[in-house]
Amino acid sequence: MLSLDFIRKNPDAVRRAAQLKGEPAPIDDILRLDGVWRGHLHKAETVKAEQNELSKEFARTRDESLKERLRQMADTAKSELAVADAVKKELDDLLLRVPNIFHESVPVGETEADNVVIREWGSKPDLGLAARTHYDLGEALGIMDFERAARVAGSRFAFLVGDGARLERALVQFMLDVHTREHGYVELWTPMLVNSAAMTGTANLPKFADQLFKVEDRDLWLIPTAEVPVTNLHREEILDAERLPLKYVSYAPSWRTEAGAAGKDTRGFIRMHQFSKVELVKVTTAETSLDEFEKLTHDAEDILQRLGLHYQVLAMCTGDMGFAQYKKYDLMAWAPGVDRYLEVSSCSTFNDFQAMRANIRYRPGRGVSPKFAHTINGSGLALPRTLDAIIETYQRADGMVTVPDVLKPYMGGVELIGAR
RNA sequence: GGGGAGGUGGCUGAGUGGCCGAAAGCACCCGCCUGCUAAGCGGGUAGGGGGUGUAAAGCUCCCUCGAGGGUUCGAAUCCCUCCCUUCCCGCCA
Repeated sequence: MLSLDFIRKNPDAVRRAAQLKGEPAPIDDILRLDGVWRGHLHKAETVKAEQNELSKEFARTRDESLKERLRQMADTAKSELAVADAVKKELDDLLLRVPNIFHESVPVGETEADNVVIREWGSKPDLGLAARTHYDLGEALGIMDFERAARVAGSRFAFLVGDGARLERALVQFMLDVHTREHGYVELWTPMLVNSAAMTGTANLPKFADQLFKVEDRDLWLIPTAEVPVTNLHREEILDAERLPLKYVSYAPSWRTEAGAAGKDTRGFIRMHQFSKVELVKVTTAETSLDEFEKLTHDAEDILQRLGLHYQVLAMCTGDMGFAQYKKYDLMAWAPGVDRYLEVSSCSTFNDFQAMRANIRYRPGRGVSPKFAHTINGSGLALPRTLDAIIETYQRADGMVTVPDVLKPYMGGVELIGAR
């Protein structure tokens, strides 16, 4: 969230940012309630201060004639505070609905058409054949099963079978190994159900409840990404500045309702209610966050390069970057079968927006007040679409799929999927 | 699921109605002292919010001893509910 203080001092900047993001922002209501809140709070505190003074006198003198006034003061302070608290609660609810501002380098635009390709690696491969889709190949090879998954769980679910399941597991292992051994991330295994406070910390709540699966009769939600438990790992903490940046990597299944995505990507292993993802998260300082964000993006790109997949890096424009993000890049891997780029990673930096919600702070130095940390995250990578890009890129004329070299050590001797 | 114990500052831990936002110790910071190190001596060190201040500093007030409510002029301390930790029993992958 943005601090009340920041909104007081920069209402127009916040309004402008919200408008360019295409998000509503109740700034006028916030400023009005802020005045009301402070009025009642001031009154309550003034009376309370008088009451505290007089109460001390009572303790000394035991003068019973003071009691009636003390009682009245207590009543007044209590009722004023109750009003102030109620207004503050309303105010806090509104604050949670104000979108983040964005960095000056973010391109201004309205839709995904306004996103900017900032770099590209490799080029579209010449397969020398009519490229087939991953779902066509996957079903023919018996490594993907959508029909039975639909019977078991419904649409947007899949079974991976045999070498398909193995390939997915190999990818997870490979990514975790690279990030932990070479990029310096600490691996985490996390809760995959989290409470509302955690969801609010990462800004999945209150705005995006309809995109989450909720456990009945409990304050628990299925995580839409490991970002949620990992970012919240240090909630309510004051971290040592010397320990920053903290770098975490976590593999977790991720669940999303995909509300509002009706009709989009209904074919294939692309937009699923449940999918695997290896997530990178950093917690750092204001001074280093932009730099760490760039590095994290490169860490994710490194996976694509090692897999030999052609990709583009998109700088998301204001209208397409989302409510909480301060700056965002999407990694788009080329999938020749479906003949388009698939989003395999989304890397974002949040400024102190999430840290303020989750109350993650650090102490810049001895005797210095704590400051809110900056949080960063990115997929490194999301599995299904990476798997798709691999299958479609490494397909052969005979319908079999070559295992990329870097995955071979993880495939138990399988170098060609489909060879029996 | 049943029963016991417990949640206090960066950490350990005292405090059972006002003298307590909180003893003592540890850790850390500043200074003194010792030829170095260790020891010793003195001082300092929780968070949030309101007001004032251009801002920082400062000054001032309010709140916070797991969370929320209650009793009281006054609550870390008494009462209720919830959450969490831990131990014993039961069940169990």
